[in-house]
Amino acid sequence: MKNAEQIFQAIANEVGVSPRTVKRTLAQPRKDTRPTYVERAKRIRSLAEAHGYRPNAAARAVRMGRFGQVAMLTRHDVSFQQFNLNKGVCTELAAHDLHMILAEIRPGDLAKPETSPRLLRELCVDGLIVHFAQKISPATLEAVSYSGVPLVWTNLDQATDSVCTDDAQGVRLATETLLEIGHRRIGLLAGPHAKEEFAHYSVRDRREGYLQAMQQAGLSPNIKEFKDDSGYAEGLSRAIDLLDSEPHITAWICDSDVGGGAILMAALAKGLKVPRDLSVIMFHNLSPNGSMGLPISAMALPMQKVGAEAARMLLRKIANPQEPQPCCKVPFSAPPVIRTIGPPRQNK
Amino acid sequence: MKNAEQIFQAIANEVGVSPRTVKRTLAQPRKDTRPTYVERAKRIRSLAEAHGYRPNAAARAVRMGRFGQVAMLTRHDVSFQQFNLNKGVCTELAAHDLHMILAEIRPGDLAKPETSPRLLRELCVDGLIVHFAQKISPATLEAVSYSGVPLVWTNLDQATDSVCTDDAQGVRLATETLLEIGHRRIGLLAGPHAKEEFAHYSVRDRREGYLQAMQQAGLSPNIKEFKDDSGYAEGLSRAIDLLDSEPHITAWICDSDVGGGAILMAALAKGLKVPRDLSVIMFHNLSPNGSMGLPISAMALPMQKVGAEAARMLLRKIANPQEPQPCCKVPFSAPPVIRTIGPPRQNK
DNA sequence: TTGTAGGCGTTATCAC
DNA sequence: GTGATAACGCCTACAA
Repeated sequence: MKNAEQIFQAIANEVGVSPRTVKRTLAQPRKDTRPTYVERAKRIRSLAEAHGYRPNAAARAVRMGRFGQVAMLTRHDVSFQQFNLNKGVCTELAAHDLHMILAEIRPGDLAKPETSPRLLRELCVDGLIVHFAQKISPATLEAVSYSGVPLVWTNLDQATDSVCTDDAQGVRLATETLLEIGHRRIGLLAGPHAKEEFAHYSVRDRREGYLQAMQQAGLSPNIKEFKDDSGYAEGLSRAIDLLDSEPHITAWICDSDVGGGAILMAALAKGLKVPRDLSVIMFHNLSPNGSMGLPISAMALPMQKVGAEAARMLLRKIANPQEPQPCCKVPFSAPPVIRTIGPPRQNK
Repeated sequence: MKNAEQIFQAIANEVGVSPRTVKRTLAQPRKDTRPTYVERAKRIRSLAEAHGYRPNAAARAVRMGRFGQVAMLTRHDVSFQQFNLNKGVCTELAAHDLHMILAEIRPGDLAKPETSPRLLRELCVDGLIVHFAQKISPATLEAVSYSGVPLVWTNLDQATDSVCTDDAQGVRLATETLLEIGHRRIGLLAGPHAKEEFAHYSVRDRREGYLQAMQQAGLSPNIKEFKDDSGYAEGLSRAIDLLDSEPHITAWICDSDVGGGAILMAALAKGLKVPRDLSVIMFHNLSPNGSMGLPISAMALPMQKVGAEAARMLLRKIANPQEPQPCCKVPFSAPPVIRTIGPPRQNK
């Protein structure tokens, strides 16, 4: 492998200019439009390619103090919703010619310098997007801030420097969609109401948004809790009990795909046709198309949009590190009618 | 922000040594164990931290000719299976203190330098993992090789420098699992048999592995094709027809989750209990637990292992760029019995 | 053990 | 527009 100086020298000899001119020609976008200059630039470029010259991004980073890359830090056990988040961040950064480093870590590893990721200990990124999908512990906060670069949180309901989904709007939209097609008795299958301090904001926001929407429509709310960690068989039997105990409900809004799946299977087991006899809509991490080819009407978490917004916010913070950015809440899109939601039965 | 030299000078003044000694102390892991040295090193380290000193990875990259990072290049429309691939690559690289850049691109964008990712045009990574999950066109090959760094392919059945799943082994394992619990009439719901040149190796390998396993057991094979792109309703009705036309089959091995889902729902619609009346096992991109809380017996694609193996292979190639690495085929694990597979009905 | 000098590939700056 | 030079932070080699 020839080094850069040798390559420049060789090209300079062939073209008949100094090595510095060769370098400058390669670095600068063509401004001069005179034919002789353009012709020479073309020749230099093709020669450089022939010699296998590639600009060294690290050298530029040293000189400029900018690395041209950003890291996204996530928990190792984070769910598939991150897939679309990655996509959003990656695409938005690529539009600005920035690279995305993806780092998955165990939160406990942040404490010790030996196990914390190198990108927190060394200067190598221009900014950081942190996706922990949980309340942040003080130790985590300190470890992550240690890097000293601009930082944006995702999936966290903070006043500043964070991007998250607008779950209150999402559940209002779901409720309104059901109201519009004629439902009046709409139930919410809520996520577990954990202790306030540990609960994820989305569980709380979805409850509140539902209550608001129902109150605004002058209807009485009906909230049932569903724990989604007790296995299929138990979940299914509890869902069947639920449908039995609340026969007047014509539509269920489900906080998770697990609860939604249980309701769907329970309906199937009870001989109810979906959506003819019962409408079901669920907040879902994956795609609006569900999985295994099953059709579902889902409030798809707009994670790709969250990622794109986080990247944009980070770019603003890099340009202006001191200024706090107001929290960005990304709205949900309306769910597809037809699949598992439809008008209520008239005779109910 | 103070620059590095100023920080070293400041620390040197406080401790009473030269700036170079400060730098060396920070760079070298402690070898000297004499109390005075250890004490001083400690002091220097804490002072460095107080001054906000961070090693600059780019400067080291320039000096050493190594960037300490590797890129993973994927199609923008690649499926969720990539999620676990990322995890494998990321974790394995982190064990060697390397970072992973994730880049999603449209294959068409590779042709033009304006739209091709910067990491192919500039020197900024030590190696490349390319996950296209398709036959590679010559243009793509050329664009990707342009970067000139060591390269490993994933999900591609090449003789060298690639890591993929061992689908023949996977389908043999699935078949043997079913044979062991008593099945004799085992069907394969195969992926569409596209033209040889465009077919993904996995479709072909799964057919062949199934044929081998059945032949070895002295049983006659039964292969049906299933197109998974025609929507739920049509897929379901075709699956019902299939079950009607092949009532003697006690277990279906499905090439995809879509076909598997259709069979499961068809069984439900026909009043068959799974796995009591019919066993169903599917090759699945996601997790072995399926989604929406539904229990399925899946041949889970070992993508995390593929990622880890690809990272390891790339490390070998970086250490030894010229030497071709033999293709690594990652085996599948045995599927969970109970969920949607079990012994056949005795009276069948 | 400690200090000095030089070079890596960039880009910015200044003289011409 | 062209050419030389300095500086970025790091590491290695060598001298003291």
